[in-house]
Amino acid sequence: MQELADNEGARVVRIGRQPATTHAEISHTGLRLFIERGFDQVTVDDIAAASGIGRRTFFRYFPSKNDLPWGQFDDMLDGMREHLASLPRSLPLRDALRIAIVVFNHIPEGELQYHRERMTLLLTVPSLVAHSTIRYAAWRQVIADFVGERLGIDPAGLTPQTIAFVCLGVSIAAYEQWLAHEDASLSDLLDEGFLATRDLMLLDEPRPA
Amino acid sequence: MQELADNEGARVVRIGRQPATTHAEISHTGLRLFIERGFDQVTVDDIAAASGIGRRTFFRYFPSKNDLPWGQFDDMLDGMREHLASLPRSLPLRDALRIAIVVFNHIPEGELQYHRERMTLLLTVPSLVAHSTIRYAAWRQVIADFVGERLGIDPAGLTPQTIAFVCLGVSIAAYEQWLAHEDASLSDLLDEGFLATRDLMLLDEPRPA
DNA sequence: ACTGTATTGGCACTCAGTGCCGAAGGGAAG
DNA sequence: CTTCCCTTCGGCACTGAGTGCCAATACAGT
Repeated sequence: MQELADNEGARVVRIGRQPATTHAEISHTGLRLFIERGFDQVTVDDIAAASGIGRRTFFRYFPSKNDLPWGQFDDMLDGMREHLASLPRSLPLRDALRIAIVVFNHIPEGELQYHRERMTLLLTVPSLVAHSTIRYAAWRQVIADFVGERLGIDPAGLTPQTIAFVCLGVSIAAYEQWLAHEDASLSDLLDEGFLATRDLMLLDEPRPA
Repeated sequence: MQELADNEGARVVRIGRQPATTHAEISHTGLRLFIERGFDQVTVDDIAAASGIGRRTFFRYFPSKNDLPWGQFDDMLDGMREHLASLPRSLPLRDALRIAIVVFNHIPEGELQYHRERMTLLLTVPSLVAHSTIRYAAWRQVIADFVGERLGIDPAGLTPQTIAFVCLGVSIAAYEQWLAHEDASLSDLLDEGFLATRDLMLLDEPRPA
């Protein structure tokens, strides 16, 4: 459903009534309202009305109000999966992961402000923080699958799952710092997070970065 | 509120009407229903009825249906905070964290089955998985505060927050394996998780444990 | 125009969670 | 024992998310 409705170019036949809107349109309208008034002060009715659709239709595009800010996340996962697979096997696992995560989280200059507001919602609003866990699970699976493949072991085992959780933790911590400090570079924060983890495991006392 | 109602011994004066029940009682009743019928098949009305209280009263004891399975979690956090503080400063940070986490997650023999069922709910039911994030945040704060204190830096900074996320990730991954494999030891899984993280950061290819 | 197909959106329903307020208990002072 | 005060209880009504159902709408092809 999602893939079809968002697939605007290269549409083949399309019989039946045309969709009245798109995921992107609703998402954009909703995000604007969330930022203006705050997540809890906006009802699904508000979003539907502002998008010119019925409340019932909203729930055909998004399974819940919480899913709205995530937008096209699943597509990006495929990108990361491919990027990981394309990295040379000679690259140590930790570097492959680090590089893929940095690339995956690179934001084009133009979308910076928008992305910042979106991530502020996702990492600030309790309801969204909680709901995000489900999206993170899919993200972790990409990492775990890659680790499993590289080490020739079951991706559901302790090592791949643990490494996936560690990578996720480093990423979220970096994002939180990025939001807290206007001037910081997300890529640098991610690198520093990996270093802090390495130091913790290596040195008696990690450098206080 | 919670601290008072659960404080059953050493009650001093207690004027006014006696509470009709306790957190523990409702929690136990609810958990039983969840395990029998499944989380989503049990309504708050069901729990209230089974506990012999009104629906409105349920929400005075627990802020939400999701909070029921967590029970006395906050108290355990204080225990971990104290335990961390009691560890000798000569102990490397990673070992202090590892030991505290292992101790914190040690389950008395008798409660093993009950704890297993509780954790299965918490790590399986989507609604609970999501909600747990909020509890985890408090858990992470304990770790971050300790790291900040040990390194003499702001606990809100990148290093303490990252390390806290990493510790949480290792813990959850270990728990998931523990639930998946009846025979596994949670303590061993936690230790192995720390080792896997260390190997990732140290070796070119982690041992596939 | 007619037919088949896909989207839409109204309606009614369940359930979580909240504010309000009177009723139910229980301790202490008279 | 009665009165006062305090606290918990629980009914009622309300908001808002999410779902099942189904008729109405719009478009493509014959």
